[in-house]
Amino acid sequence: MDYRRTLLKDLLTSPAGAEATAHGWVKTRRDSKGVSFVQLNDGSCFKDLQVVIESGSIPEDQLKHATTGAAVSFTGTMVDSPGEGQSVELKATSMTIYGEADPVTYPLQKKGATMEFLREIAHLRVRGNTFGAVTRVRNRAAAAVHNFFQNRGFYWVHTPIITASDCEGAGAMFAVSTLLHHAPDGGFVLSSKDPADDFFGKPAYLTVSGQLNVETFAMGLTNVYTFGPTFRAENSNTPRHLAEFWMIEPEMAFCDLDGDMNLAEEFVREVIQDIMDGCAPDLEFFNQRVEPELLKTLDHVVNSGFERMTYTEAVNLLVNSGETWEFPVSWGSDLQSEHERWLTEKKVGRPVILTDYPKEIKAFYMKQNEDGKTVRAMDVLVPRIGELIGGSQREDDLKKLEARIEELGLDKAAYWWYLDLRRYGSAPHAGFGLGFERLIMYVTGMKNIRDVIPFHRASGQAEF
RNA sequence: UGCCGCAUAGCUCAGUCGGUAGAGCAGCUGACUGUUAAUCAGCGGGUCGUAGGUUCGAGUCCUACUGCGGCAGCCA
Repeated sequence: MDYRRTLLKDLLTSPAGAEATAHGWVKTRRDSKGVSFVQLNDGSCFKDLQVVIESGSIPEDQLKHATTGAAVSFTGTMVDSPGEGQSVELKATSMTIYGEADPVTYPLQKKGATMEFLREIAHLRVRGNTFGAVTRVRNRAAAAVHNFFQNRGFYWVHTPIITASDCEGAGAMFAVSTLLHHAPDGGFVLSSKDPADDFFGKPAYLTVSGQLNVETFAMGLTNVYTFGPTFRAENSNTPRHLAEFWMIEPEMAFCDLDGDMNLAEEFVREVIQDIMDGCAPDLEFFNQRVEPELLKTLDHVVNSGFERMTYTEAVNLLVNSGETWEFPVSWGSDLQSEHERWLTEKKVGRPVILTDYPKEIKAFYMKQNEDGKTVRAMDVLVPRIGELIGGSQREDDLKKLEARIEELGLDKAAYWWYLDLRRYGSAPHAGFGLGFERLIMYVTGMKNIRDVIPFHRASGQAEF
């Protein structure tokens, strides 16, 4: 056996008459008097290979072990299929059973299961249609992300996963420590209360964003991006938050907010187009079984420009919308989910980029506008998901950045290296952050973020 | 973390007014010369999430807990 052996996706396009051996897991078997059919899948494509076994060609006491979930291979000849649903099929003359799957206890069945149930058997759900398709789309998307940036001269920067600066300010963090030990009674023991005794000599955490680190690389390599795991210790309990997720953060020197928005728009359109080109059967499945509007929406996104408006314009639209809001809208308040969704789903009907938010509701590092009230921030809002991207032009003026840090009562000393970027060779720069799983949700139509990552990590959930 | 909802067979669910449990699918056995989530017949399968309480009697009503989901907040 060798990894180079033929995958099912290649067999499905091979000509009739070819000798072939097909390895995979049995989806289902249908028996009738003189012939049996086995649906075989190896994850290499959405479609199953139909294996035909004429009675007598394989001993019955062998074939009976080819039950749903079993790992098997069939050898025989590829033939034109007289049935509908496939152009070729494998007429088998011998089979090998690698691993049986007891049909009484094997939890997957050929009929539908809920996403909640499949989540409980995350180690087996990869064999099902939905999760196989999610995985292929996720893989294609990751490759498309790298291609997009590589084709534009961006360098992939591996920013640290452990950070000892708690100044990232993007949310609650997981502490990283060697001071914590398990006691025999099952509890925890702290071998020292002094952070100076800890591994790094000071408190350390899992990163909540690589942005501050990657900004340093932009101020020298010009166009850079991160693509890696990110952690938030928020006790969020929603279908769109994870404790561990993958984030993409481009950062560009000599670039302003307009350039940032252009990149975001190109990015979303090109990555989606790439997935549509490479995963058509998977998307067709999602469109049929998961989200009926999916293909229509993706087509629309790829072929139409994103609407752009300022926060102030958006607030005016919301105030004069005639809708009754659970949370009232007024200039200065953060937009709620209901407001964002109305804008992108009802008012505009496609992705919207909102810009120039009040400085009070955005991060300290964002470029301050002349009006003294707003900053050069942008959020990309898309139907079904809400906020997909958050970005900004960064404040490159040392004095203004220092003033903002002091105004917010932050510890200026902790930002010494970040402020150095403005002290030496400062340049206009901008970037954004995009949650990879949210992109996958958007492209697949999947409703829960826990179903677009192999093994989800959320509060109270770290099985597998 | 707050509010709301749900928890009954392997899965998806029904269970009326409180009177000791039902269906479809899956599984098993058999039938059928080509099926496509095959079809047809038969069979087996339950500590009704856990712990209390009310009641002659609780799957059903009440309380707490656990788990899951939805919405909201935090955000990506």
